[in-house]
Amino acid sequence: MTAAAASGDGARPRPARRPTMKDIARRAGVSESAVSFALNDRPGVSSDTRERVRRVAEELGWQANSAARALSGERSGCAGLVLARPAHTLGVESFFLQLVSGIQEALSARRVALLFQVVEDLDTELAVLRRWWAERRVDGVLVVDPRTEDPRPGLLASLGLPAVVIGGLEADRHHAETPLPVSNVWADDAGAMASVLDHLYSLGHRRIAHVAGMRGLAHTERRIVSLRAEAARRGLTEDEVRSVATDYSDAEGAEATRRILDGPARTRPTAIVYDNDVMAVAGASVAAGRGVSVPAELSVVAWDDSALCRVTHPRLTALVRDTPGFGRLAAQELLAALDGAPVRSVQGELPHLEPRESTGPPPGE
Amino acid sequence: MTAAAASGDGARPRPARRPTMKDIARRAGVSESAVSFALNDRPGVSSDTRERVRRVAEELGWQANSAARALSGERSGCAGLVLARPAHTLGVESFFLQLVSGIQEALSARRVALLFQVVEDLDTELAVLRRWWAERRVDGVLVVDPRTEDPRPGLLASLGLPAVVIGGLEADRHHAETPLPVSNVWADDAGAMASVLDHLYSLGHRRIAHVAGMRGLAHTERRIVSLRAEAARRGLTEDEVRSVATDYSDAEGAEATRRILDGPARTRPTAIVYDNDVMAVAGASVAAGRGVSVPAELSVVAWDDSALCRVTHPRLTALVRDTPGFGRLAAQELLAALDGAPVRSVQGELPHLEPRESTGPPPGE
DNA sequence: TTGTAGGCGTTATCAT
DNA sequence: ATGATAACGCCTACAA
Repeated sequence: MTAAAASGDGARPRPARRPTMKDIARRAGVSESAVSFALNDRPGVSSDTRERVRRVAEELGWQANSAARALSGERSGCAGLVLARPAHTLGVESFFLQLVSGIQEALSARRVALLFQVVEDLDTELAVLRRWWAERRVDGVLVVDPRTEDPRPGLLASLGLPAVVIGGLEADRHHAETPLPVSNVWADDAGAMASVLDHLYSLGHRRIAHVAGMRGLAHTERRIVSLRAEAARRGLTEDEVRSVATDYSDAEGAEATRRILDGPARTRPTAIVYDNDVMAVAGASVAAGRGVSVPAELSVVAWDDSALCRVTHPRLTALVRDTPGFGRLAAQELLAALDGAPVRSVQGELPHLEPRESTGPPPGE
Repeated sequence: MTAAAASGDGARPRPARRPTMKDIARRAGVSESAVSFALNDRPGVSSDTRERVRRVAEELGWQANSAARALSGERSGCAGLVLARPAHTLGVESFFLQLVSGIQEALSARRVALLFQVVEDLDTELAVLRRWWAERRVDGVLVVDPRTEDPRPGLLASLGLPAVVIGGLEADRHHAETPLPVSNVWADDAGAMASVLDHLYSLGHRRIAHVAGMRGLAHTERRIVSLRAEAARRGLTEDEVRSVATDYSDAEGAEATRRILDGPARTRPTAIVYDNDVMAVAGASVAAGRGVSVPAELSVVAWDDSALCRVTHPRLTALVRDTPGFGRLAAQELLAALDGAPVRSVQGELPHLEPRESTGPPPGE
């Protein structure tokens, strides 16, 4: 951060004055309340007046002052989203931005803005949520990266702040005695894992490793459990099919791969399932670096597709899901909650496996 | 989007009531204005009262209602950022999220929230900016992806909405007769391009291709111009060194690479500089697919480093910059502008080239 | 159908 | 040093 070349005259232009309802009322020759009624599509004003008021508002370029509107008991018109991730794991991840783009699509259709904050850890996130609530900054929030023991739903429920957890627990994990604290949209990780195992098993793979994400994240645990269940269903043992946890970074994905490939050849996995695209690419790269050919000697599957999976050689077989669609669904659920819909759990689209060149029969098959 | 398993009792818990200054005043036995003075560090209240008020506020967990504060002439406490990009180019890009994380670091230190919106195109972005202004939703905005003919600075200046353009024109492109409409933080693309060319030229490369980003973006044009200038300085002709524009996607990066490699071997470039990491990886992958060895037959440089460049084989030589730092700088500049600092242009850190295995001497050297 | 008055929670301007 | 009181712009009874 070096030189600072001054420029411009420093004299900030006088801000254009924003018109208020009073201006409209004066100009249209009616009272302020008539303006309010007209502009909010409420009964109690002649269609003639309504039309005139609307025209004047249009001419003046009037927009409701969000602060005034929020103050008088209305909504703030903002939804909140906090992303708690250490900076170094923010790296390459298409997932999040895609999710947000879907969220925005649904929110902006209803003119709801998104307040977005990146923080370092969960405690800070909780503090931000509390503050947003206390400041009345947001009408509701979207919660991402749910954990198995997650303090957020409880907090939000106790604050009475409408919320939707993205990727939380499946409905069937909840029983009557423990009602959902907040709404939830979820992906069928178990079903997805089954399709991955179907693919690998039918190719002939029997020893499969799963390079999972962060321990404690709900979907990580879910995938680990699902993998074990699917393996058991096919008569595979825990020696043959196992998961290792990482922090989702390329570095840990690579390291996990090294350790897996370092094992004795006889018991070494013939396929690896990675919990995100970055780790999958990193893993494939480690294999290439060691002369382990993909897919001849090792099959690779990425959970979540992205450009990444299609620009590598070979292109990676991936579990494709409609991430923007998932975000859209979550945002719609939040909007519904704001409109008073009951707390509920909604299922997103089932991901499907897109076979590419990185998976094939295991060696000797 | 399938089943919707209802759960929970639907009865939303009664929202906890947020304490107001009135509550504090009552409880501390003072007037509301005393509370306001005490809480805002203003003179006109005894240190004794101030202390008591503070304690009560703390006990009650009071936080200023942002709407009320904004309404009474204060700031809204929000900065805005609109990202205008077609959904399909949102893909894998570490740059943006990193930038945002830096921005947040600076903003949240001053308790300023970030209002974030993704839209499809520039016109929609202009509409959003106008609306935010009209609704008094934001105190200022950050502008990304500046263009050569950019309507945003002019609009913002005319609205009197403080703004900082991220990656706009260098100060020296501006002359006294055309003062900057809004503040600007910029990266020295010319200097960076010079270091890239130094590297490649000294390795012996004479035919160099530049797979650039989108036409019309300020930094794209700047890099194209810089490349030509740097080439000319070294006596290279426009036949030898040329740029092709893309939309930044892996698809167009790959396509551009194919066309480059399709040229006659004698005049084919021996090095390619890509304007982002995704295209660089895609390009390297195309080369690998054609049996063109990197770096023996083709050197590859990525503009912007990321995990991506380090997980490929070979790892990609990249132009590293402190993207979060750049975001931090921009946000600080915006905060300064909100405090009344004059419009100015600030330079960010000079990127540096990190040589890795994807660059080497050209064939026959 | 229309206008008037009061409130939302804060800040700021007056008196006291 | 303190306490009324009036803005800020919108919404909403209630009265005309």
